[in-house]
Amino acid sequence: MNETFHLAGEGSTHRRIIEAALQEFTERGYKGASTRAIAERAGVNEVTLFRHFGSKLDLLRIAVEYEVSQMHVPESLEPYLEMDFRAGFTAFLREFLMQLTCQSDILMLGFAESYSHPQIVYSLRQMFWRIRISLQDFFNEMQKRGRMRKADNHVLSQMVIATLHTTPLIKKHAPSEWADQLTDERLIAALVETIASAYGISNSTP
Amino acid sequence: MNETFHLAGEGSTHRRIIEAALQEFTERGYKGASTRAIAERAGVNEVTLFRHFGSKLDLLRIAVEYEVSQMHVPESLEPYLEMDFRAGFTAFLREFLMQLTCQSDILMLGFAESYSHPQIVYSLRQMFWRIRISLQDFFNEMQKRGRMRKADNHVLSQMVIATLHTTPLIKKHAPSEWADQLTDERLIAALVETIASAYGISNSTP
DNA sequence: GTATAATGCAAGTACATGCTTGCGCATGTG
DNA sequence: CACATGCGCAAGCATGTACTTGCATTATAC
Repeated sequence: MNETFHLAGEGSTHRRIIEAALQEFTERGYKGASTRAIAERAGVNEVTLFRHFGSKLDLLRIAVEYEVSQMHVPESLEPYLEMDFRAGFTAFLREFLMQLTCQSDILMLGFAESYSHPQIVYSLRQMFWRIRISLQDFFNEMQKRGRMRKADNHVLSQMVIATLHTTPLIKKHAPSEWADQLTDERLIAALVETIASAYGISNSTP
Repeated sequence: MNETFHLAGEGSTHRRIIEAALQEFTERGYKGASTRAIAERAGVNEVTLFRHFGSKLDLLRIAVEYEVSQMHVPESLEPYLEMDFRAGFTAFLREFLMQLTCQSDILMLGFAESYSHPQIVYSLRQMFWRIRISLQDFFNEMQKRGRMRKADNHVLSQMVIATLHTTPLIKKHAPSEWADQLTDERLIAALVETIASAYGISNSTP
């Protein structure tokens, strides 16, 4: 009784459950989240949850897939490569990588449940991977075009991603006077400044 | 079955349980880890676990405290500040920050359980914080001494820590041909290279 | 030798929770 | 109208698991 619920009219319940589930799962972990709590949070009866998704595990799967589907990755790097290194990098960060700061919760869940639910992690890994590869490609291309010095692109891209992914988690536990200072723009600025200073080649022709 | 039993009175059992608990907790989360599994992993009877620690929650508390106590932070930055920027930074990374790569599992647990067990997270946060502040101080001091250009030290230190903390987690999910390339030394090298290139001031007197 | 402390073992209690069943109530559509 | 669909409600089943109790066993201390 899975696929029979796609009446255009009542996607509302379906979606509300998924979103409630994502919140509960990310807050309490898979085991910690009870179907009762999810249903209550979604404002539906517990039975409705099972009628829609069959089991708690399937709910997790579908919720994760839903979240992953929300993400978009660059189809072409060309627009960013045509710019100056600083500008291109900044645009790229803003456009794609900042998603990591929004979805850090579910990526976190993926890490936490990696042992118990390897299948779930696979989807999240894909998301993580593709965006990482894009970044690495961006560096590779910039180097080919002479706008960036040679670097350890593998680790470099990981640095950037790790920073964007971890910062929101840290902010949660930080005293608020610190957390408030850590705006997205400041993050981006620092990343761009660091990497551009280290490896950027200014194209101001001498 | 006569070798390890009469070692040091009772410390052996106590420690074995703590270590088993840390493994189970980090692998499955607090809820996911059962006292039975912990006891079995430690090679003791489940009752023994309760006789030692009273409750599962207290076991978690004590285990986390134990892990935190294992960490050491720099008392003085002086030795590192006397060196060249690259050398000092490298030494600092090796000496203190690499601990994050070993303890990423439990830090991870802290993030994952942050909602359910805020008291636990507090200990871990302390650990995270103190080492972060040290790094930031290191940057501050290096700048005072004219070996480093001005930078957003707050974000910069966070970048470094995030990278060291996230990389081992990523390695777990990476295809092995990637994971194997990501050695600790390569990580350190890339971090030093990046930050030194960006902000380091070579003291080779012109 | 005997007391004491640490552990194993078997059994059981209480409770949370995933999941099911059976019912009735709306709403809209042919 | 008749019928289907989506949902709420009440109750319950089955299972895992934190935690307890009582007793037997071993090892070390004195």
